[in-house]
Amino acid sequence: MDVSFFARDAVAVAADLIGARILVDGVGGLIVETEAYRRDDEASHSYRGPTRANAAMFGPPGHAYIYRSYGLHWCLNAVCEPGSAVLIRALEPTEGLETMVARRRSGAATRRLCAGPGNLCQALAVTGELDGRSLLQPPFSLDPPAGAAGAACGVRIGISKAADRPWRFAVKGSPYLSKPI
DNA sequence: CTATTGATGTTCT
DNA sequence: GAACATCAATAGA
Repeated sequence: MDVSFFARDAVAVAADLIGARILVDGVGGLIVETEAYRRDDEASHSYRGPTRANAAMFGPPGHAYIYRSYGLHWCLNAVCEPGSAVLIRALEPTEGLETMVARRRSGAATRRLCAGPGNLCQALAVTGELDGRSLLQPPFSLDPPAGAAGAACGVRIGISKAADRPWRFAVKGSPYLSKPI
């Protein structure tokens, strides 16, 4: 996994990230759900140009863009071409299960540990402090998918503008999704 | 299972 | 003041 993987169109990266393994400080799992956001995309934070909070989206590819959602939750993205990124929405937990359970507030079942961007960041202890850091260096680690991943695509979730673009990717039938695809 | 609601930081109008 | 790439708790079918 190197920078050239990310320096492409966000939609292509989102599809190819399904099945990859992401760890933060040795805790994490396999990516089962992503969404792509592009520069010329009304639903994207980069649509209206750089601001203080979204600066990382215009930084180098392969770095993290982390933003606060609804004032309460953190969400993790992988930066692609300038102004575009892939939102990591759900993982299948594989490493550090006990650590994740301890970090999540209310006793969440394993299948819900990392189901949804806010939950995922809570389980992996991802916060704004990691915004702009490289995903290819500690505390992050990222490994390519092992074998054929079989990603299905669908419509993005939880947005009000440009909500009909089929830029959500997920492992069909996985029990670890924030919502079935 | 679905529907509704409250919590709350950053940006924009 | 309003919108928002969300979640958990609650009430009802």
